Amino acid sequence: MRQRGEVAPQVEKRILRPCEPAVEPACPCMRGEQGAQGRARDADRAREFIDGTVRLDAQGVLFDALTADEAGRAVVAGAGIDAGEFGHDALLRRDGWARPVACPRGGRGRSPREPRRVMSDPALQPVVKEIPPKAADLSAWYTAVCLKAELVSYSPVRGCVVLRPYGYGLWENLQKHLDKAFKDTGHENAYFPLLIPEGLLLKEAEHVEGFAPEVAWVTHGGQEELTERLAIRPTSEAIIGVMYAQWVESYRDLPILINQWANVLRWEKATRPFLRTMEFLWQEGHTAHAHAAEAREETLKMLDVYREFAENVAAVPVYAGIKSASERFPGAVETFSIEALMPDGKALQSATSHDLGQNFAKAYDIKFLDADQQIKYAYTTSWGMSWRMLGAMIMTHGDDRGLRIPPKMAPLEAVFVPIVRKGDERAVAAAHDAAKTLREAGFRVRVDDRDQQPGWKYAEWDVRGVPLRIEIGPRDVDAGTVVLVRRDKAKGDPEQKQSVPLDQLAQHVRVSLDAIQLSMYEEAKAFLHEHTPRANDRAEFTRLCKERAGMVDITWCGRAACEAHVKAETGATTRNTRALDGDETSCVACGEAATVRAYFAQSY
RNA sequence: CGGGACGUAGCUCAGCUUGGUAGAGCGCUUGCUUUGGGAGCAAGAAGUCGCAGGUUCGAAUCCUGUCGUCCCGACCA
Repeated sequence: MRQRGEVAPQVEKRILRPCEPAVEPACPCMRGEQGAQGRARDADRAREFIDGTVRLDAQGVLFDALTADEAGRAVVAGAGIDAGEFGHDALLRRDGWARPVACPRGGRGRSPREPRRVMSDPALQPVVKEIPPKAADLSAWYTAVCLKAELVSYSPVRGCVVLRPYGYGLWENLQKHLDKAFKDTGHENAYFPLLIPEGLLLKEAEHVEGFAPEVAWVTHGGQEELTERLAIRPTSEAIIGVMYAQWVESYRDLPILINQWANVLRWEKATRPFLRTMEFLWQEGHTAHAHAAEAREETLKMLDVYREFAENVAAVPVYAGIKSASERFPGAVETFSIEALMPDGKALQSATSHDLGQNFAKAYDIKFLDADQQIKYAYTTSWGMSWRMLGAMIMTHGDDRGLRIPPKMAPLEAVFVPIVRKGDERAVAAAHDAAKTLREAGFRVRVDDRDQQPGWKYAEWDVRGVPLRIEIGPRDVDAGTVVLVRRDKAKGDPEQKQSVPLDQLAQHVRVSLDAIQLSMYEEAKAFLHEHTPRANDRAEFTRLCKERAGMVDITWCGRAACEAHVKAETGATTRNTRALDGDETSCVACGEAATVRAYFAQSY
């Protein structure tokens, strides 16, 4: 068998160099760029006659020198080929088969492929090449920004991304803040195995059922098939529950307050950077308590830690509340969540906190002898936030120039861009000096002294969302100043640029970063509030849900059937619920008695 | 997992309908000139056309399969 592309020997020797066409085509549509109507396929052994010149290819397929490739033409046509070599001798009897082919009227011109996205509205032209405008296509914008800002790369593993150093920097800042909050509330870190024996996972029925479709299994160790399959953890309640059972004997052993920073794996069908990947990073807290009230208190405390982190660090405003029964964590008594609103009107669950009651303690046998000499099951909780929170932050704050990172999350708080002129590189040294001063004051900064145009660097750091840019050029060196440029403000905004004395740089940077953090949060909060309509009747409610108007706030009956009906009709589900705040008595969605207020939205 | 689209140089894509020597722009390398919002000139390097089969004298192009990505649904942190 010949290799691909290798030409049979008998043809090879006949290949001539490209030659000029012998004739002009009878019709433009005969040219390569035009489609002659339905020129028959090879299988049809098409034949054509053009301007008296008859050509055929090696299969005996006739073609003219103007439409097919020059070399190929030369092979067969020019040389008066002996078709016997190819077994098509019948076709070579020109007189017998050559006949004119009608030239189709307009031809069927091949139109250039449509651009992927048509953006005829000038307002929707990209500001940065390779990043589509955010408002035109949030999905495309999001993916482009994640890649262009070098947060992630796709990997050869389906559904798994590489978290690049800049993206990992975001994760480290999330870890830093959350970890401190966990420690401040009395928790310790530990690490549990990645693999969970099947039998263990099966112990909590609801839990198994909930995760079954997305569990990956290890079935072999080397060549040997395992007698018991091992699940790659989709979450760690099972393995941790078993260990807690070993550790707890007395009420004096409680509470256990442990957090784990880990990766987990869920066999997802559709994936997107941060929002949904098969393997993802998260933290999962697991606690065990002697009393139900204490477990509930813990659940709510951690929910508040998440809310506080989202709002004050990631600058993402959220609604905290109780999940409906259908959205509850498999096996939990009650699930609480914080929910953020994305620019397209879809909600993004950013963290969850579960009161597991005694369900898991019973499944994994976590029991203790209480002070009253009774053996009792413990009350457990679990709570988690994943790198999905980064996705929420990216979508909430980014703009057409790229990422905008809130200062507290930014791997780099400020970047120096020195401007050099021929024979004047003082700015570079000045920038390094100033950067050293800032670093010593605790700021995360870098000097971009790469060999690129200043404008190029501005655009680059805009895409990567560094909150503050510090320009320093010859004029500044002379004047003893620098120019601070805020990423959160638009070009031309009077607040965007500010010239400050070099010797007061640290104070000004501090003030600017704080202002940026606050301003970004306020902006996002305004968006959330503007997109939290209260619907008062069913028609309005349905319309708002369908339009993705935001977090549609209604009084709700709390019934699963009602929720399912709303979902089928509008695509929206409850995000979370809270206590009624007035005398409302009927559910806006179905008219039954209302029991709670609920936010409804389509969600990620 | 259903419906749709797409895999060609690092990136964005053209070429495919009608099989005939692998293309452009940007980026990259080197040199010079530049540098306060993605610089200019010159020279240069770079692709087993996702992968595997099949058809053919010959496949980026046609056929089958497969893997991956994106979009819309369903499901989920």
